[in-house]
Parts: sequence; structure tokens; C-alpha cells
Amino acid sequence: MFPCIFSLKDWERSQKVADLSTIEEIAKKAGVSRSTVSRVINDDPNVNEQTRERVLEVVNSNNYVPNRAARKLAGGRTGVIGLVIPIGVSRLFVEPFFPILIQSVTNRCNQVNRSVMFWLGEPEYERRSITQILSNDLLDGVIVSSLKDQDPIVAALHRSQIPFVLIGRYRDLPVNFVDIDNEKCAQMAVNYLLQTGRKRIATITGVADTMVSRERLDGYRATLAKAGFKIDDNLIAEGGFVEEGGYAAMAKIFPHKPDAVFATNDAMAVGAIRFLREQGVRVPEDVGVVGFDDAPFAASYKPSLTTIAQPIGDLGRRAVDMLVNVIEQQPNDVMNEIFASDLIIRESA
Amino acid sequence: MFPCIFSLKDWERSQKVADLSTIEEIAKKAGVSRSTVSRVINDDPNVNEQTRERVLEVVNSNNYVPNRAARKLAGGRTGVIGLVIPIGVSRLFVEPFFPILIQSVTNRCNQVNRSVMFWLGEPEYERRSITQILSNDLLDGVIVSSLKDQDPIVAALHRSQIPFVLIGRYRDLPVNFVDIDNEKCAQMAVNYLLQTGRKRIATITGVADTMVSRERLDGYRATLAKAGFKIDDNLIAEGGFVEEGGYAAMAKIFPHKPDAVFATNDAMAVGAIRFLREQGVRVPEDVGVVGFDDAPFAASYKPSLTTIAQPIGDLGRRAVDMLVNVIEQQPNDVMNEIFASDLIIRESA
DNA sequence: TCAGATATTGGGAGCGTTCCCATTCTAAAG
DNA sequence: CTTTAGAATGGGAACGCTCCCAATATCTGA
Repeated sequence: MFPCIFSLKDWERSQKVADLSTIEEIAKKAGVSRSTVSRVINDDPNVNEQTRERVLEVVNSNNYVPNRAARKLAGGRTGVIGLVIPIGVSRLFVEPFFPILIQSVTNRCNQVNRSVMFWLGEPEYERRSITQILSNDLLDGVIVSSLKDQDPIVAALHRSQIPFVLIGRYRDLPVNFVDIDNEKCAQMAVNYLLQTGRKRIATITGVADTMVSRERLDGYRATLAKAGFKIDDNLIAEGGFVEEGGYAAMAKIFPHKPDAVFATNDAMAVGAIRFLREQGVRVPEDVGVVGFDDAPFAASYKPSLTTIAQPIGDLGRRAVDMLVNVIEQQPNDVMNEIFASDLIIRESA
Repeated sequence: MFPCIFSLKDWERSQKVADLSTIEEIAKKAGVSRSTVSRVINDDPNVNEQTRERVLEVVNSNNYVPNRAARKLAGGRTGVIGLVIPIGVSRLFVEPFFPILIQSVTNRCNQVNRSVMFWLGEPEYERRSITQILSNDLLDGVIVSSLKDQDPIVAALHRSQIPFVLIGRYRDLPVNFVDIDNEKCAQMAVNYLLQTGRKRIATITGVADTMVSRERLDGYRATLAKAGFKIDDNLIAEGGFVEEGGYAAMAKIFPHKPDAVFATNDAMAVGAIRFLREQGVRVPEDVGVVGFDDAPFAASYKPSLTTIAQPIGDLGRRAVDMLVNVIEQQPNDVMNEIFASDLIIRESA
């Protein structure tokens, strides 16, 4: 179909053609009406089996793809899903969460024959353009990840009536989302540290005004409290989910003599370990470190990271499936799904 | 415009509305015709200045955004640009090149009021769907990065007449592209190693059937030859642009006693250093290592990496600008732009 | 054998734009 | 005061599809 091009000669020979026709042309070739072709390509059951095959044959041999713009305009779907990740460059590059998420969402979309339209985090002044785009256009639905608490996009989405699914819950609003149980994850991490005899367990939190940070911190607090420990605020510091932040947070915590740290992602865990090393502190002998994410580097890092593995791929795939379901079935109730995570025990704690 | 939502009450109160109208409604409100509004929003000069202002006022106050599907159907543009990066997961996660590229492309697109549709690398069987999508749809144009030699997408793009720009040249075909001078970069790296007295300089190449690998290898060969060295094929190994590959390549090269390595990206440089360390070899004292990319971790790695810094952000931005230009001006000649790169000297060589 | 149901098909209308041509308005020139 | 070029504006047609209803073909049972 699409030959490779091996030389300039090939290139010049290769003719510019558009072998794709309109539904009307396909109809004529198949000897049926526009409507019948439309039914075939939209899987309408009310078509004679032989007719369907004949049409399908013409469709395939002509490499016909329906025009999405026309389809949308006529009240149909474009098959385009928006993916919005409103975070800054620094985290996008460093946290493995995002590339994996992006990959799993785009892959699943391809599998279910959808395209992905993409928005990365922007300075505030560009948010307006995002909401404009969302509220009109070519999108059948939207997936949004990593929201901050006061992000106006949820309200915009809601107002514009476009189907959407969040990755990570948003306040306690009744919206569609997929998520992990962050509190329980934190509980697993802290409990493990307690089991290994740690007495002064610190935590490095992520970005302040996000559900995910709050939940992990709540889990940390609750677990310690339940074990009969008093919470020492000196053992809590914010790291913004980036390596440098982990380093700085560890520097703040260190004078208060922790014997373990629950870093709420792996990037910060690495930052923390870097600081500890510079102080001549041994990990895990003197201070145990638990991370979060099971980043690709977590296993090969020295020491390899004990960490919580989120099923990021599952989150992305399920978000797509959920959104497609919302688009097609328009259910009345909101859908939620919580995925389980695992504690991966390695060397660092 | 879009208030934040602070509670369930807010949520319930927030009404679902679509305050965006059609061009016809705007026209009525402004007391002009559909055509005039169309002229205004498309910057047609044939509009009375006062009329233009009046229309603009209505447009803004109603938050009107033209329907892209309708626009496309009527022969206009959608303002959507496709970004295709046909590489596998392993590299996407590891090489900083891609997130930075993605970020710079999407940011620039936002700046020039375009949306980005996104395709990541896929197994071969999905390539078909990519070309299908490209050849029809909502896209005004396409940016493609990181092509392999035999990738059929270029031919498909050419045939379908859609404007496109490549990041990294493709064979010697007359197509629009932005690129760096890979041969010269290799020359810089190797020359530097020569200047520091290295005599047995090895290289770890990337993915075999790509221009970029070939060019860097050519540059390596040419520079050594020019300096009067004989090329020793034992000092050349392929690393596939990933850390593991760099490690394995170094393992192959090591028995042949190199005193320096030009790794054609930073991930492989790190892999190579990991191997050398395990052998008790000191970097840079015993073996100097030069990387490529100036990845975020390059500066903080121990030893910090001497590397070539590509202007990735510039490449992405320029690709967008070039594509927009092609879309709007439809120039007859192809456009190329080569960006300069820098050698960043740090500890590893 | 025929009414009535059911399966299948066809075609008009309309989605919201842009493009193009026709019309109206303005102002300068005769 | 009329004519006319040019500026400004309006509206029909078309883009390619889906939806809906009407028309036709086929089948069922009495």
C-alpha cells in the first residue's frame, strides 16, 4: 500500500494521489445508497449480510475512511479524545508517571480506533485557550490527569457537557474517575517501615494543593497514629514531586533525626538518598527510604528502591475505556474505579 | 469565566451551559451577515473598521469559537497539527529528547493557536491506522520525528498531499525538515577526545537504520581518518540509544582496550560508565566518555557528563513555525534549517 | 391468496462553516 | 445631478456525513 522510498528516483516517481473517496462514491461503486454505506461503516444491524460484505469490500479496497469533520458536523463523533495534563515541564520530564500514562492512553486509543489530542501544562494565561478548545470542538471526550485543587478546568468541562474522565479523583465531586487508593498505599509503606523497626518515620510530600499529596499524607498520619506514635511536623516536608525537592526536603528533615523516610515518589526518594549520602548516612542501615511509583530506574538504582508500584498502564487504559463508555452509552451515574497497588521491597528499606 | 469549584454545593449549582453560538447567531447579534462575521474572524481586510470592532466585541463577549469541523468541511483549516513519533516505549521513557520535543512542539502550537494530535510509536500493524488517519482527517499538517530509513510514512504523507515537516532529515529527499548537523557534532566530540590525548577512541552507535546514527558514525570515522587514525571496527558497537544497550556495547568494546568512548546519546553513556565502573575502570582517568543530548541528569550524574547539547526546544518550535508557514503560504520550494549544537565539557572526558 | 408485519433500502434535510458571486452603498469624477 | 469604480456586505451553494422518515421488498400466518 505505502511503499518505502529508497531513492530520489522513487520519490519523484511516487505520485501524489488521494485514493480516498466520499461516502457517495463508495455507494455508487457498491451499487447502494449513501445511507446503506453509512449503516455499514457504523455497524448498524439493519443491513442485509450480503450487502454489508459487498460494501465492506469496496470500502476496504478503496481505503475509504469517513471524513471526521463531516461526521462531527452531522451530529456524529469524531473519534478524537483529548488528553490534558496540566503540569509543568519539570515534573513531566522527571516523573515516569507521565510518559507511561501518555503512552498507555495513546496506545489504548489506537486500539479502540480513536485519536488523541494533547495538551500539556501551561502557564495560567494559556488555560483560557484550553477551556475554549475543550468547550467547542472536535473532541468526543476528555481525559484529565493530575489536577490541582483549584483548577477551573473541571467546572469548564462540566458546564460544557462534554464527557470526561479524571485520572485521580477531584475533591469529592461526583465525576468519573480512575484512581489508586493513595491512603492505603501510604499505609502499606509506613506499616512496612514500622515492621522493620523504624521509630522516627518522616515523609516527603508532593505538591501541596493536590488530592494525591493530601491523601498520601493522611495515610501516613493515620498509620502512625494508629500505631501509637505522635506526629512530629518536623518530620514532614514538601518536595514538589521533583528530585531537587526531595533533596531539599531531606535537608530540612535530617536535623530531626529520622530513621526512615516515606518519599511520595521515586524522584524525591532519589533526591533524599542523594542528600543522605552526602551526609555519610547509610541507606538503608541508618535511614530506610521508601519511594512511590516504581520508576524504571527504581530497580537499577543503588540502592535499589523499595517503592509502591502504581498500575499506571491500567489507569490509562481504563480511563480510555471508561470515557469511550461514557461517550457511547451516556450512563446516568458516574463511574469510579480504584486500582490496587503493590509494595515492592528492595534494598532501600 | 470559569470559576473554581470548592464544594459539592458549588458543583450542583454550576449549571451546564453552552454559551457558544454559531456564526449565524453572532451575526444576528452584531446586526451583520454570516459572511461579514466570517471575514472578521478570518482577518479579511475587506471589512469596515467599525463593523469589525462591533463584530469582534460580540464574538468576545459570547466566547464564540468557530466550529472546526464545519470550518474544515467548508474547505478551511482545523488548526490541528499532527505530531508523530514512531519509536517504541523503551526509548520514549529514557531519552530526554522526546519529552522535551513534545513539550516544545505543544507549547509552540498553543502559542500560535493550534492544537496537537498525537501519535506515539506503534508496532508495525498499527502503522496502517496511522497512515489512514494522516491521509484523511482533521489535520492541517504533520510533524514527524525520528524516522527509520524504511518508514513508509514519508511516502504516505507525500502521496496524500498533506503539508509536513520532519525533525531530522530523511535520506536526501527534498522535503521540509529541521535538523542538527550530526556529522559536525560527532566531529566536535571526537576532536575534543583527540585533543585531550586519547588514542583509541571507540563509539557506541544508536539505531542502525537511521540517518542520525549513520551521520554520527560518519562524523566519527571521518574525524579519526582525518587525524590519521585507522578505523578499528572493534571499537564500534551498537547501543540502540538505550542505557542497557550502552552497557552491552561497552562490554563488547572493552576487551579492545579503548581509552575513550563517544556514546551517541547520554543514556548509552551512562550505560557505558556503569559497565566501566563495574570493571574498576576510572572515568575519565582511564577511559573518557562523551555523551550526546545534554539530558537533565547529565549535569548531576557522577561523573557529570561531557556531552553535546542539542537545541531540542528550538527544533520543536521551528518545526511548528515551518509547518504553519507551509500550511498558510504553500511555498513551492522545500525548507530546511540546521541548528548549531554545543559541546559541553564536564567531568566524564 | 392477501393483509399485515418485518427487513432492507433510499433520499431529503441539516449540521456550521467558507467561497464566490451578486448586490448595495459610498464617494469621487464628469 | 448623474455616472461609475471600488468598498462593503449579503446570501446561495457546497463540503461529506448522520438522522429520520418514507418507500420498497420479503416474509408470516390465517
